[in-house]
Amino acid sequence: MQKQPTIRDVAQAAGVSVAVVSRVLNPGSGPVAAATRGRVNDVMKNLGYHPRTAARELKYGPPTTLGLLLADVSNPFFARLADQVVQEAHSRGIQVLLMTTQEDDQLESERLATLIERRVSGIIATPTGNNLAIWKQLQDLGTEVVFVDRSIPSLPEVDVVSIDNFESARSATAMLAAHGHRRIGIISGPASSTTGRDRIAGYRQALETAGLEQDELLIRHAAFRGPAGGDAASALLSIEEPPTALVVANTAQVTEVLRRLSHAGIDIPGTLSVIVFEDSPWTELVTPALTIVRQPIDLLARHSVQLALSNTQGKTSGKPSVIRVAAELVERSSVARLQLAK
Amino acid sequence: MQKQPTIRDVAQAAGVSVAVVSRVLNPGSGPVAAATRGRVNDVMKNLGYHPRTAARELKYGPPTTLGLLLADVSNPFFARLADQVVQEAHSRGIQVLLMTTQEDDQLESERLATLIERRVSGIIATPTGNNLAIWKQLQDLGTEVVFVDRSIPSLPEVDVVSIDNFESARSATAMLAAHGHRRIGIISGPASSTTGRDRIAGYRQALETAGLEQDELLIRHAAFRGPAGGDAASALLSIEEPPTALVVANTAQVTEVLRRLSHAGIDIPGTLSVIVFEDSPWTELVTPALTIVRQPIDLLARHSVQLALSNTQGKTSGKPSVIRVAAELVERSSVARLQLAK
DNA sequence: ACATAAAAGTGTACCGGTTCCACTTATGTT
DNA sequence: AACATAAGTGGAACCGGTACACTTTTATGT
Repeated sequence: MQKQPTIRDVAQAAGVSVAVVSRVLNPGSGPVAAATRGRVNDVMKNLGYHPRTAARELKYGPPTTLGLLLADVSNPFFARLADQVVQEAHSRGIQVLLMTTQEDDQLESERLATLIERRVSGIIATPTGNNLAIWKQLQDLGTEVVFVDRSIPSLPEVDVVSIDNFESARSATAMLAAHGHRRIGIISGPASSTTGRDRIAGYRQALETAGLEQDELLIRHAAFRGPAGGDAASALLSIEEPPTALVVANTAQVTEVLRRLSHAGIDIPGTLSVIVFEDSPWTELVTPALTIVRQPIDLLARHSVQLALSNTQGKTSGKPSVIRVAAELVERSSVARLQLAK
Repeated sequence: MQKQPTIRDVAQAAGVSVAVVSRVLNPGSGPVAAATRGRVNDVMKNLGYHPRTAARELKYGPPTTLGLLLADVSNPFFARLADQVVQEAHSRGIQVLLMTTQEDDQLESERLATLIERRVSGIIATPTGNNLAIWKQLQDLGTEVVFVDRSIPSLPEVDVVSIDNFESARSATAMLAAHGHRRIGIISGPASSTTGRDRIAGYRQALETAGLEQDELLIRHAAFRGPAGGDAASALLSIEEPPTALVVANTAQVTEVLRRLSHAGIDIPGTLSVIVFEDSPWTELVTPALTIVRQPIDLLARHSVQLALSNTQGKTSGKPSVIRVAAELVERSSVARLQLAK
């Protein structure tokens, strides 16, 4: 373990001043003779010198780090989002600090505290919905905050990137109705989440347009974590007049719900048609192949990173950006066409 | 966007010197009167002061950041590894910088360069297999390097955490043999990877013990990315005497292989028995439920983080640690018991 | 040959914390 | 009452880069 060489070591070894070395390090910051530049570069290589980011950041906290705050990364949706965000950030020379909250307010606030101390230039997050004061503070501090997939209504001045939840749920439900289903159930995220609420709203709209009765028993909210999804599925199946079709609109709970249905021996789509909000390769592998609402994760990532970095460019425009990307309905085999008993 | 208060602002507002504020910030670094401490804390809260990590790190680069360098995070195996690593690190107050290489040497070297500049205290990585010089340099610099899931034989002095690939492949193959299969195929990682080679070796060992003929046609290597897995599956099925059982030992390619089998209309386990190295919830949802080799990802994560942080404790012991954790065989329904035509 | 401008290079303050050392005041001992 | 000791606090150097203001060297024009 060697002692790390500093810029002064390099300067001395190359017989120049530290200012010159700094210029070599930051092309364009001042003139350096070609010969000198070569000599300095050689010395740096020989000494194994690497400028220290911490020292650099001290002068002007440069936008070289981005915080990515997700519920958890074992969820394939978030995993793929993380992957895309990291790639997108790297392509711009930005590093990503990954943190997870487990949907826990307390953990979220701790993570945010460390992000503040690190003076990250931007944060891309799926907020739990609390910690309002901290989010506000972050914005006051000049940190660019972008909520992805969800938002917090009481924080209207934060940028948001998500799919069009209302429209996605509406079209999924409308498709089921068009296939002759009259009792359509939905399992969505918690009522406290905008995602959950918007999807329910889209669902209602579709029912209304189709002239179908709305039954509150068919609407279930499930927490993002834990066994809630499975319980909701069981509950839906045990009501007096069970649904013939189900929209699983809580991405985090998709596998949980399907496992419960499978264990209950429900025939899909014979007994129950299913459409899920999820886009992983495996949805095509199960039998029957699942009809899905595909989230364009790459677009979510691209827009999020762009917004999170936008303050650098000087987006002084005040107005928060709200970007909604369209989700795509991919029909496969888990939805049955019913005979209309009219 | 306020101007960020510094420690000097706090000191002035509280009517004390910066040294005192620093002591309040770092309990145990020196005596502070209770009254003063309270006053300083109040001022910090009022001013919204947060100490800046970059400045702190400048003095002694403290082990507060860890680099996690993976191929990609969209792969569920890596995603869950990332999730566990992040949780494990957070529980120790460490942050994780996530980077991906896409299995690309060039990208890997760039990522490593930035990790060097950041002076991270440790790196947990799935190495591509190249960039030997950089890995060496990192170790010389005192960075704790831990390879997870794979290793590089020509870098024997690096810590490694992985499952016991040899034993896992051996027991999986042995199980198939015990079920009466005589033509057993295997799709493993590239021959250049230790993972791939070890699994093949375990497979061979099992065949030998079972007294089965080894046919090179039944052994396929597939790159971690791209369509290689699917092609390998197709190739296996089109040989003269195709296998009746298949070990899919390339975690990254599992879905690719299964998709190809499914599209080819192969009956599992009727025509082909399948056992896969994978442990995601969905393996239970497909029909038939897959028999799997489960990787204890939480253990991999825990050990990796521990090793990556061990240099702090002063593990001057020289010898690199090699930790192999056992994988678990979970029998479900994708393996058929054959009549022995003896 | 000389004025003059451009290029190359240097010295040093600064970023925001941490920490060593010196100093003052309170407490305890005999 | 005299003095040793400890608690509380302040001053300033330092970490490793960056950049401004300034000096020295080299190139250009007539």
